[in-house]
Amino acid sequence: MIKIEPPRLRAASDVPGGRRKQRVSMADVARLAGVSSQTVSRVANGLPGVVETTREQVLAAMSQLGYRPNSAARSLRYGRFNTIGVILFGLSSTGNSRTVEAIATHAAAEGYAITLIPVGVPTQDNVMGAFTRMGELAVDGVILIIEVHLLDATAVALPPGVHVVVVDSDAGDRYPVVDTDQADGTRQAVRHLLDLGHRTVWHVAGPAESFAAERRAGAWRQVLEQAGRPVPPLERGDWSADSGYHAGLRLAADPACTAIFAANDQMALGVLRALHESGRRVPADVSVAGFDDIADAASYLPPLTTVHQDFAEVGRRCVEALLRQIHAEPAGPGTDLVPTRLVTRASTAPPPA
Amino acid sequence: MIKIEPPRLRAASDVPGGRRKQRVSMADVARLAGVSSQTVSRVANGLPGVVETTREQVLAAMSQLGYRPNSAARSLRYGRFNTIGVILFGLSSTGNSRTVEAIATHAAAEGYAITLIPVGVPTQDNVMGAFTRMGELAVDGVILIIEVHLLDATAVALPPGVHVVVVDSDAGDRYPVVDTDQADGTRQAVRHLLDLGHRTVWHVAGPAESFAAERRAGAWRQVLEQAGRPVPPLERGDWSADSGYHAGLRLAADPACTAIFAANDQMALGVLRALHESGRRVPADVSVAGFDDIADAASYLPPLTTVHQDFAEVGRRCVEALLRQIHAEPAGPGTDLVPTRLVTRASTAPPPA
DNA sequence: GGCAGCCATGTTTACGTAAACATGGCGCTC
DNA sequence: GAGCGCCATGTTTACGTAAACATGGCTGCC
Repeated sequence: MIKIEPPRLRAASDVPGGRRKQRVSMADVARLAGVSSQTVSRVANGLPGVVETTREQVLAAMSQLGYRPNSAARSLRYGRFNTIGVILFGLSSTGNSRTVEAIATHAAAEGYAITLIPVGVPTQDNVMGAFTRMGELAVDGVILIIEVHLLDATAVALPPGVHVVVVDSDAGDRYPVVDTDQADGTRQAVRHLLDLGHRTVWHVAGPAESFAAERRAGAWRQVLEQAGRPVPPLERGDWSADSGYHAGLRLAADPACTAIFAANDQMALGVLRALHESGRRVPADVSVAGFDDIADAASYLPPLTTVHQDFAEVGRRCVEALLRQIHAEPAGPGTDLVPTRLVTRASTAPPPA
Repeated sequence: MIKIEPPRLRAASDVPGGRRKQRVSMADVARLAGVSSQTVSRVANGLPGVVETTREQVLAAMSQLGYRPNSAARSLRYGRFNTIGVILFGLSSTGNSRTVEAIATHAAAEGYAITLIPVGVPTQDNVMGAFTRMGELAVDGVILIIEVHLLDATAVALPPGVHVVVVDSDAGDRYPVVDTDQADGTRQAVRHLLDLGHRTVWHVAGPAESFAAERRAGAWRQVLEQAGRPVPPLERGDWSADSGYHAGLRLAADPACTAIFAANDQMALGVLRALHESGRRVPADVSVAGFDDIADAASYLPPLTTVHQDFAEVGRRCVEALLRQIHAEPAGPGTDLVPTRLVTRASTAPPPA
């Protein structure tokens, strides 16, 4: 049973310091400064029409009382909250956490706080529930970091009228999307391996449910086909190093396999381990490339050639796109692609003679 | 210049679908259901005193209009928000992001949303600014994931009257603290190495500003001293694999060094690389242990012996401790330690004969 | 049968802010 | 010098919710 607070006492006639400090409102400041609360409001919001001496009195009263504006009241008044909601599947992946960090940083710089709702199991119901909660919280907009095609199972779309930006998804035809240029990054990596002289490139893909994984796999296939190379059977992992390890063990057993493109760095780490344990040297016998360029990749054995992804920029553009929607014209759907760049390290080399 | 919205039109007499949907309030629902808004409130909050037929009418009206409670108004009324603020230095470290994820998950389960404010540079000013912002947002409590001793430079403490829980800090004498049992985890790792027969253990510490790093280094030193072993000079990194690599290069040059305890897994990764490049085998020549047990550690070359840290549990306890404060008696200071456990893998072995 | 009491429901009010409107005094203009 | 207008400031109101209080009809008891 939750204890109900006793009725609030009017002023701070309470035992000071003993009980909870009474919240200071504009009216309290106004009383102390001898002005109306409206004048306090004007001072608080930097509006004109307050003479300098009055303003100083008000400011003095504010700091004396420790006044803080109450955003609940302000939000009720304005109908908005200066808050951006972020709905995401999980923070465990490096990419997500760095994107969220960038979102939070840029949002803060624009005066917005961010509210996070993680969705453990990304079902339609759970995502809609998160949206409902966001609606209750009166966020000004929502950034969705979830594979939106998970939502396609039913006819229900995202709530209309809510400003939304989607990350890492193919929903570009329905919502504004910000995403890393998965296809171009993949092309750079695969072409790099072909240019080194490899006949073809094997691929350890991410899970089929992931659009990023599918786009990387699709681009990999396309590059090979356009170059007239054979397309080896796909290996699939779940983004984890361990899944990369098992895929790597299978690939290591195939002597024809001299170049592997893993869909992320962690799976590449597992591939490196599998190759090592199978006695195949990297890059002398087999070349390995990854995707993401996480900080650790430069310290793998050997340091990993990988596609650098600019998570911070993705986050920044999300916030910008959302604020543009909030402040002005409703942005239409479309995809904003953040470029990638190949970072060449020691894990790739020409194939063995 | 921000465009000011034209005055709101009363009902949805607006072009439907064209303009922004008018927010549905209790009054709208009440009107449709033919009851008072107070009755709607009672239904919305599951309070007794509403007859079944009336309740059904209200529920029907709610779903017909798509009513959502407005948390701004509710917060204004209640004086609280059902929101927990999290102030943190960065999400980039594995530990932080997983802790935040656990916090968000458990908070959500308790009906709380979380609001995130990252503090890029953890100065006193910035942290106080974040607290001010949290105050404005009327969060019910704050979880601080920042080395609190950074705040000790000045006399200013955290704002009084705000419920707060601190993670990963030595502020246990002033605030409730939840933390991994750094000392015990370190003891397990160092003793494991000594038990294997190593004469002593070298240490690659984290940055001196970090209390976690200091506590791990302190425990390392203590175990060695209690065992009567020599205490080798400390190597310091900044948590990154790259810094571990450079420390590792220095240690690899010392033939006496047969066992290394790195303060986190990523620095251990760098150490592994340095040893490899220096031609020293792991674990045949040198044993390496880490701290954190991040997912990748099992795929390092060789798989890393490390101290498992339960970030999810830390997050859970933070939320619990904070909610306890919010709902009931103000919890005093004190430290809640989450146990750790050593995970033995292939990177540790007896010293060379 | 009359009245007390209870239950379902309605009415009033307060939460803190800020827009819209009101007021009053002073200076400037003709 | 009288009136107009502007500027600083005050007053009213609305935002959506829910506690507190009010009402009115019905039941049950003596």
